[in-house]
This record gives sequence, structure tokens and C-alpha cells, in this order.
Amino acid sequence: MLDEGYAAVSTRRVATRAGTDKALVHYYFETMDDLFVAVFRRNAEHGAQRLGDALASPQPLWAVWDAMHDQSSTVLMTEFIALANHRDAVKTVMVENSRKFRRLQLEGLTHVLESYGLDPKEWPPAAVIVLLSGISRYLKTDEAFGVGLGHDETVDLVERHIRALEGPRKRNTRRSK
Amino acid sequence: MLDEGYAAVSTRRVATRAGTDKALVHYYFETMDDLFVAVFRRNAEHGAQRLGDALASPQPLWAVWDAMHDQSSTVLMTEFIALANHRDAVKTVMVENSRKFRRLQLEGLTHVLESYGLDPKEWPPAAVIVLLSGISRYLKTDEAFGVGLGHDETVDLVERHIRALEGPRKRNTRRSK
DNA sequence: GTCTATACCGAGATAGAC
DNA sequence: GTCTATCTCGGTATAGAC
Repeated sequence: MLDEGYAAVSTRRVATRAGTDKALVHYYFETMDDLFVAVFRRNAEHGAQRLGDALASPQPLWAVWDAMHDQSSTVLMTEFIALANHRDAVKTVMVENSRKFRRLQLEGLTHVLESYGLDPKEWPPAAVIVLLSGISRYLKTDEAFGVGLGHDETVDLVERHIRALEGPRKRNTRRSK
Repeated sequence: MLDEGYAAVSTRRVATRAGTDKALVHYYFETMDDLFVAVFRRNAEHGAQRLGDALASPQPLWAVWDAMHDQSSTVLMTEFIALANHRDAVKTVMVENSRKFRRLQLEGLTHVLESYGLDPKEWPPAAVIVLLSGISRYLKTDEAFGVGLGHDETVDLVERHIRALEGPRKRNTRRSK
């Protein structure tokens, strides 16, 4: 999916890469929908785990921002979003997961922003989450294409705001790439 | 592409929808790459036109924001991004276009922001463009899935900033949906 | 320019031997 | 659980008559 897009994923090719036979792919997953859903679920679990760690860190904003930012999951997410356009089973599980994820983010960050004395009228936590997510995904998408115009300026702008609340980023918040 | 994703686009189906034969699709486009590139080009021209109008409007920020925001092109863009993952011809034309588009936006908005007395240290025009683009696309992607958490708060936040610079949105800036 | 016919491939899926 | 064989469909692409 990462290299060639979801359309290149087929029972035959999966079987080859896994070193088994195409019939076995059907044995384990029944349909392709099930396979894609399973891949998504595994990835989503990883993401939720990651989010939990970030929220529990001493610099949650930095950690959440970094978690969004250095994950290669952006490319994969793009594939899944496109995939969900014509596979209802995938769409269903993605919507379900999006809501759960967003709710976790909201619960976690609401307290954090409150403790920083941020005015929720001016910076509603729900909006902060959407801002960070949207910006991060956009930057990553651009980077994947080699278009970096405005990139540095944007990262700088966002991080200036985070720094104002949380102080400079202390390392070890960030995972190795 | 919009309804069922790019993978559902085939010579056979294009021919059927166009009321002709699959052989003719090959006659006009040679390969599928050429077809996708042609579709992208047409869409990109429309987008550039739209951007030009927006920048020339009396409220350029509102106009650009609205242009990004109400276009259905977000879904199509997602498809194209995913498509570019495994079709080099598509990727090439997209990168080329992205740069051109970003450059146009930058030229246009730099003057505008300057005339509003916005400090370019705090709000670099290049960053403003990335912010608006990223947020807009993210919101639209979410909406397409029926996930609207944090949506209202985010739109409100962005539009509050625009309003501070350009005053309330005067209608007729916005095109009909 | 248009249409028919056709070649060839790889997709998803199933049946059944081992 | 694994593998072979096989079915059917729809994909891209081309040759050639009209």
C-alpha cells in the first residue's frame, strides 16, 4: 500500500510477499475487505497506543504534535481514505475509529490546555486538535511529493505557539524516526 | 473517481459512461496515464482560474478560504494524491502544478497581508497559505466521512482571525455550491 | 474516426486432494 | 493448514474491417 497504492494490493501479491499461496490469503481473510480492515485495525491500535503515551508525557502538546508529525502513517492514511471511498467495510471501521480517536484526544488535551490557562473561548480544545492534525497531515503529504514551500515557516509558527505554553521541547519526548 | 475511487476507473467503464467504445478511449488517450493526467490538468486549470478570481476579490482572504472550502475538489485531490503514489506520470504533473499553484498563492497573498499590516515574522504568508490549505482539506475529508467533531470550533477560530483582518464576510464573494 | 473482434493478463474466489 | 487446479470476470491493449 505504501509503495504502490491500495490498488496494487491483491491476494496474489500478498501471498507472494508473505511467501505463501493466494488460496491461503482467502483462507485467513475470506475477502479483501477483511484483509484491509485487519490492516487498518492493527495500524489504528498502534496509533491509539502512541496517542496514550503522548498524552501521558510531561509535555503533552509537544508529544502529540511529534506523534502526528513523524509517523509515516500519513501516507497510509491517505491510502485508506481513498480506499474507504469505495469499500464500505473499510469506511465503517475508519469512521468508528476516527470518532474514538478524536474523543481520546479531546479528553486528554482539554485538561492540559486548561491547566495552561488557555482561554477555551479563544482556543477550544476540539479546534486545537483539528488544527494540529490538519496541518500535520498536509505537511506530510506535501513532503511525500517533494513540495516543501512554506513548510519551515509553518512548522516554526506552530512550534512557537506550543513553546509559549509548554516551554522548549525537551528531547526523549520524540521517538526515533 | 469521486464515487468509487480511482481504481474503479477503467477503459471499459469510461467508455460506457461516455457512450462509446473502449477502443475509442485508447484512441484518444493511448494509455490510462494519459487519461488521468488529462483529467487532472482540466481540474487544475479550473482551480487556478478560481484562485485568480479569489485573489482579485475585494476580500481576498475570505475569497481564498471559501474557494478552498466549498470546492468538492478535496475528495478528488485525495484520489489524485493516492493515485500519484503509483503512477509517475500523474505524480510529475501534480508536483509541477502544486508548485505553480503555491507560487501564485504566495505572490497574491503576500501583498494582501502586508497591506493589512500583518507582521510577516509572526505570520509569514507562506505559512498562512499552508495553514488555510491544510485545515480546509482536513475538514472536508472529515466531513466526507460524516465525522464532524471539532469542526464548528475550528471554522469559527479561523474565521475570527480572517474577520479581524478583513471585517465580516460580505456575500457574493462566495460562489454558489 | 468508429466499431468488432480478440489477445492476453491478473484479479477474486472456490473445490477438493493431501 | 496447505497446495493445486480451475472458474469467471473485467482489466489494458491491439489489429483490422468499415
